[in-house]
Amino acid sequence: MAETTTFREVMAEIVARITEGPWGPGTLLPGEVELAEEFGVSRTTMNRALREVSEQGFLDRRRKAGTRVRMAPIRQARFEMPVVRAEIEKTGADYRYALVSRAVVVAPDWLRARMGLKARAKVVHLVCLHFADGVAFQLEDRWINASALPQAVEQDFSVVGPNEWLVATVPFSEVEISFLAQAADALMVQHLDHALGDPVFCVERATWWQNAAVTLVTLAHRRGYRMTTRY
Amino acid sequence: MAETTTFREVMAEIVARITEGPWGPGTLLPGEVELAEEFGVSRTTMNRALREVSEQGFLDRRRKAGTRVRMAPIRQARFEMPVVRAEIEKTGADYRYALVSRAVVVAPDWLRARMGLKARAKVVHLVCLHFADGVAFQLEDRWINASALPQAVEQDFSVVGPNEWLVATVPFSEVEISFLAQAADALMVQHLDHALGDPVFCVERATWWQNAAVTLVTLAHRRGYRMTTRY
DNA sequence: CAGTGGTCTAGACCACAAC
DNA sequence: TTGTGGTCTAGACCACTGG
Repeated sequence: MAETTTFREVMAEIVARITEGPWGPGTLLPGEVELAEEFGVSRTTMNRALREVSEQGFLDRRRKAGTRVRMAPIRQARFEMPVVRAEIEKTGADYRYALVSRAVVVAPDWLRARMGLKARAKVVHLVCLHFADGVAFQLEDRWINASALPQAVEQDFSVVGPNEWLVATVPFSEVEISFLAQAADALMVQHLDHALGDPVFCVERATWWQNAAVTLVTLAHRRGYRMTTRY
Repeated sequence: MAETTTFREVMAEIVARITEGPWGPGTLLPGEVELAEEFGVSRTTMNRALREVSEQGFLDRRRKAGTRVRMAPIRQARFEMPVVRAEIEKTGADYRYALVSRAVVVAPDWLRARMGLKARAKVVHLVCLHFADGVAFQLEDRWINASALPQAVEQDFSVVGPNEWLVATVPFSEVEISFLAQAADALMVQHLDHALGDPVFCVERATWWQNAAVTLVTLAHRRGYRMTTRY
């Protein structure tokens, strides 16, 4: 190949052989040692190349069984979930935040079930708006578990949004994200550019930390919003 | 740590130090050499551990600048986009496929613009249904560029769905995926369990191969469908 | 049981970017 | 200029798993 063959070049060649060359779906590849020899690289390098191609979903690797080209590549979409502020400012638009309402209440039943809270658990309920160039971009409907995060009760979220406050307060957590289509309800109609019943693209995110539910949020987007990615 | 310290153990410890321990957001970590020494592993192993933690979005690594804990972890959602058949069968349900309509036509203007086709380009237009346990699960509305894929014109898609045919025919490609909410149109009302105007969760996928548009597909899902992932 | 991938090591050179 | 991560090598042992 070249004077110094890097694992990236090896990867490119492997992908080429899969997509254009002789290694059609289902092909059993030669072993790492043999391939390393053919490419003139060390087995370490060949291993890394194969591993990364495998992570891209093209290959299925198993000990003893060998490396096989997947019948259908595992197509995986990767979405970065930026803080809204970053998402908006990246487009060059001005970002503005507003708190619509804030209340400390006893968790309703559906929420208790959804978050796994104890009976009569207290939660902070927040509704916020995120604007791009003065136009409402996203409506945030958030519940925070006051037992897990007592500081949230005393936080006044009028200046700093709960999202930014949370990422700075809770170090990390397990997250479940869902994308769904919802019919616009009264709150969405009031704050976003929707008519009642319009299809709204929503992201729902539930967060745990050390097995305790921290927060559940629904992000409703303005008309025509799409979440897009390439690969 | 243990007798043999693996890079996974090192990773776990690094993540722990970030999330619970002394390495708060913004911290500059010691260099690889120093860390390797502290953990009693080779630099190669430490490098891999740091690289993978970095890929998870916790760390920002730059030559000369060093390794720094991100202020806010890059939260990224990864969705596997299985073939519908696999998605349905994984739930234990029976899968059934049906072709609703098939036509070879001149591409309408909006499609030419969207896919970048020449004037009067021919396309194959397919509408298909995917059933789970006899209930319509997904409505597939697909356009295939006949110039890029002449074989598609003669394919009769009554038994094998276009998705499965395509993954077996076109090796790989660049893909753009969008998630969006759409109002149910007549076709969706007819085939899915929707009323006119209902919010429908749709996935739109455009595919290119060697800079030529191959196919554009919209997948409309049944009521209440969510696309979910954890991390 | 034996073959294949998974991983670790020690040492080396290099490329990039901050100072 | 120089420190830091990026990568390659050669060799070795190990773990899983298919036959």
